[in-house]
Amino acid sequence: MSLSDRKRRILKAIIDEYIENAEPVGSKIIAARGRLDVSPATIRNEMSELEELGYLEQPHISAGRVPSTAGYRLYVNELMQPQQISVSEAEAINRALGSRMRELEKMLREFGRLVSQLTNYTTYTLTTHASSEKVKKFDVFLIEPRTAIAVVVTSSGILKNKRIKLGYPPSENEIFIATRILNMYFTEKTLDEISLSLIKRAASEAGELASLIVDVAEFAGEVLDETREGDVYLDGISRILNHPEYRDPEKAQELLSYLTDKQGIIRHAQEHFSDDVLPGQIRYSIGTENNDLPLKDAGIVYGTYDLGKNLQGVIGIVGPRRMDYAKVAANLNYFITGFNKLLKDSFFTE
Amino acid sequence: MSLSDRKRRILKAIIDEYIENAEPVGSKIIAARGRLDVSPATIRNEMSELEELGYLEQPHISAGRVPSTAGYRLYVNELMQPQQISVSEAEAINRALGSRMRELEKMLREFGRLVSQLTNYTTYTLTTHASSEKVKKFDVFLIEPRTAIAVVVTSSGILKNKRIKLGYPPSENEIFIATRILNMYFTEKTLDEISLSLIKRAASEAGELASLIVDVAEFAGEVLDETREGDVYLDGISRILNHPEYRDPEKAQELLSYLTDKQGIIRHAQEHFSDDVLPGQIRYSIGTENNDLPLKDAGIVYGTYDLGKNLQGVIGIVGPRRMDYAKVAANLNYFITGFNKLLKDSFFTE
DNA sequence: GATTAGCACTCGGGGGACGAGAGTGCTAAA
DNA sequence: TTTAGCACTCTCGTCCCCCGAGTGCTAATC
Repeated sequence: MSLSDRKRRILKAIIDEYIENAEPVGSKIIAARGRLDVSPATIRNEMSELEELGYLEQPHISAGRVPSTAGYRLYVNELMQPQQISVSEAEAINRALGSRMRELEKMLREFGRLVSQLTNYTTYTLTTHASSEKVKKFDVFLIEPRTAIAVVVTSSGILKNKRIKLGYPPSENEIFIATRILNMYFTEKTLDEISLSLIKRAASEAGELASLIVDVAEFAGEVLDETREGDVYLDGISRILNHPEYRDPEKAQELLSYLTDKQGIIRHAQEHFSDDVLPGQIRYSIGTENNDLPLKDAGIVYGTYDLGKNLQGVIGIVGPRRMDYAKVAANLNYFITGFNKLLKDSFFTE
Repeated sequence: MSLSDRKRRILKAIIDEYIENAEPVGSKIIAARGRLDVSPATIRNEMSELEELGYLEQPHISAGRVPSTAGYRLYVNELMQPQQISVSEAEAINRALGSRMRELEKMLREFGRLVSQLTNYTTYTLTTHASSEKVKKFDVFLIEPRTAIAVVVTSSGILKNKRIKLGYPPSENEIFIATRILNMYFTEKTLDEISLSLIKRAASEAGELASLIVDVAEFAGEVLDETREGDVYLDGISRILNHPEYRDPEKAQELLSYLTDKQGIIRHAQEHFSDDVLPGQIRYSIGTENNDLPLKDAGIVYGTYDLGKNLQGVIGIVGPRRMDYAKVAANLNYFITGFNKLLKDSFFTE
């Protein structure tokens, strides 16, 4: 059964009001500001029905009403009016998108900070992936007689390096051969395919540099493993304490430690992802829709960006359940659209 | 003028008691638990003198006393009994030190987390530097026809890389030459010495790959600049909210945003560093001894580690002014000693 | 002279009591 | 169907009061 137009307008007015003031909303206020030309009594009746339908909640009997998770859900799906971002916000985002950063990690950090500033909420950015990530290329070179640098490039373009200590000073040619062995044995392999026996076989071809092969191959494994997990960057953590719903240190602490432990964010992303999320689309995950307890009074607005075929990332904005979804969505949408275009245009070749 | 032995014992008892219970300490408690065999009245007299001397403070007239910054200072310098870390703590630290991590960043993160867990306070780790940091070596190689990776190694052993887009697919030989040009022009130069005109001169030698030279040289500048600033990793942020002195969200928020903005930590390290800090030595910075306002009710225990001649780092533990200095110092000391040894033994060659 | 017992005094905090205010639900009238 | 009116409920802030912890001072004691 769908709601009457008047109920919808009342619900929207209540949520708008509550988002702004964080205080239970009474019938009088809606009558005065709701532009509905009905009396508070009528609104009261409607409100009581909206409560029965599960869209509103009453903290206690003599207080106003507060939106429920279902109420917010309806709000973000159908009621709220999409907001335009302001010129200055657009400029800030464009400036960030236009700057010459090219490495993914830096971009993500920078953008997380920017979005957090613009919206005044906490943000996270996360790179996730398909587990089919492989090593695309190895490179090894000497920086000191007994110290080599190994560089690993993954199929989705991630770059990691590691210093490797050597037992003796090898010649340039030996390094060249070792690099070739690495590339022969371990490129185009997933984490599961890099077995111990494969490492042993490769090492046996490398003569004196066997230990180098082992070290680098294990390092490659680590890199793939880390990539599988994904990196998480947080920004604006302290803003959590701005919201009245997190004045209670216990609650704030709970959310904070949930967010700072990257496992939680990764899990959340996975749970809300398995299905049909299109890159560039904005999504909401509100209150009890989140499975993890620390998020049950929080709201998350998130969207994805796409890094070629293997790597997908999430940018999320975390606030109280009563967050300004319209404003946040506008910012995130503008940003993600630009970001995805940027990635497509200039970051990846394929 | 130095304090009588009895005053010192009383002061120590008060601080021990306050550190444990976070409540103003009265004369009766000290008489009962202080093992001094004097009556509360005597203790009252001594306490009132200790207050006149500036070691104690009275929140209000009818409450007990609380240590002042000067009180804590005396405590850490002379009164507290150095603590031994427990066997299990030592084991945890040894295990972390023994693991095969070799890249600095990972070690720092891992150790920050460990120390935060062991002490239940917030930790930060910071790499700082002398501004004489230079590029020691460049390396460039292709991963795709039009994409090169540039690797920069600094004199203190930091390793960074960047993907560089090229206008056309160069030959191996061109890349080799470009690498040589980079190494000729820009190694052993400090940030200030890498001037625009130098970049131009180098680029003019590189023919078609001029843009590569410019990109990499600028990247080297960025790396040196970042190294000058230092990296900061935080752990256990949410633990701030455990301490009763940060129950007030305003105060917690103030400290939190101070810590999450790395500038604050960097400034603090610089201010408390200019002088004579020996690597491996534990230091304290208590309450109003900190210049920055958000730290005025906090305590910091920190120590340094040494990475060759150019790079020095700080590991710090942040808590309320009433923190368990003895315990924290024991942990940090054990860890830093081991860490410095590890760095000397195996991380750097020189 | 140092220590201590005794005592009056101070002050913060906890625990009602109370009233104001906001909001509701219901009833009856329009 | 809407609305005015009204009784009712509940929270919150305030005031008040008392209790208890702790102090400082004085006078007695070691």
